[in-house]
Amino acid sequence: MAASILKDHIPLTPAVFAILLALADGEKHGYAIMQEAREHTPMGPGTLYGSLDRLLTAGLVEETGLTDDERRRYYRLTPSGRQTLAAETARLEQAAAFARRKGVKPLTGRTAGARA
Amino acid sequence: MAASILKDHIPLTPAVFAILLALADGEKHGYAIMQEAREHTPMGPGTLYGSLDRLLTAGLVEETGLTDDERRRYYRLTPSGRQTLAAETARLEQAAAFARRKGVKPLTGRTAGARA
DNA sequence: AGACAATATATCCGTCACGGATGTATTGTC
DNA sequence: GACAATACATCCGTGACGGATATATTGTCT
Repeated sequence: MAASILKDHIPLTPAVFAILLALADGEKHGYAIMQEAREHTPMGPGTLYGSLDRLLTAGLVEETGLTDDERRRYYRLTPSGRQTLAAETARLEQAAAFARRKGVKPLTGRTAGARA
Repeated sequence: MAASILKDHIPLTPAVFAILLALADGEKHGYAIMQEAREHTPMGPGTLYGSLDRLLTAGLVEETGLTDDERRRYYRLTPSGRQTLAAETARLEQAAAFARRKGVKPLTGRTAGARA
């Protein structure tokens, strides 16, 4: 009954989603994760390492054990983590689509400047 | 100038997004908001009324003052609230699109709630 | 070589959102 | 009249968040 592992974490917090997303295209070390995640959502070191601990405990992320720099600790998504990221991505798409169906219009003009 | 009012609330928590989303297609009373929001994300009464208070204080939601039932208190989005909802909807779309670009695949099989 | 910023990880702790429990009153139903 | 559902509200424990802080190493500038 390991299927419930997935839904136990959804919806993800914006911070956790940004962390998993940063790891989606390959393993990264903590500092690099934080820098990329900060492009999407505010992120202090406490949030990063605290969230990483929870993700490691939950089995969504694991350490690689390898490093190119003594200081760095590299992390990668586990299959479960990748599946959770996929599920949350789908949830976000559905939520946004639902909003559009409700008549929520795209932003116009000066407020539309979004970070990417 | 007033543009910062928007970003001060983004990213929204899943609970707050669900509440604003429930109000997107018209005014509703608290209990109805909670019922609809629960279809998207777990939601206790403490979260609902606590979040409503914050949203009222922040000026994203306002009371209508009208009711068809003595017990009910109706709420609607303010222009600022609607704009915030639009901004967060756009953020979710961009986050999901970014994930897709990173190779996050749609869910397959039993874990996929809705067909795409 | 020495000074200083940036990199990199980690912990501590105050703040605040979350959400279950609980309470009260009203409406609907049998 | 009894009981469930509706409807709103408050209380409070838990836990995520994120700034502050600490430590060590690497890179850069003069």
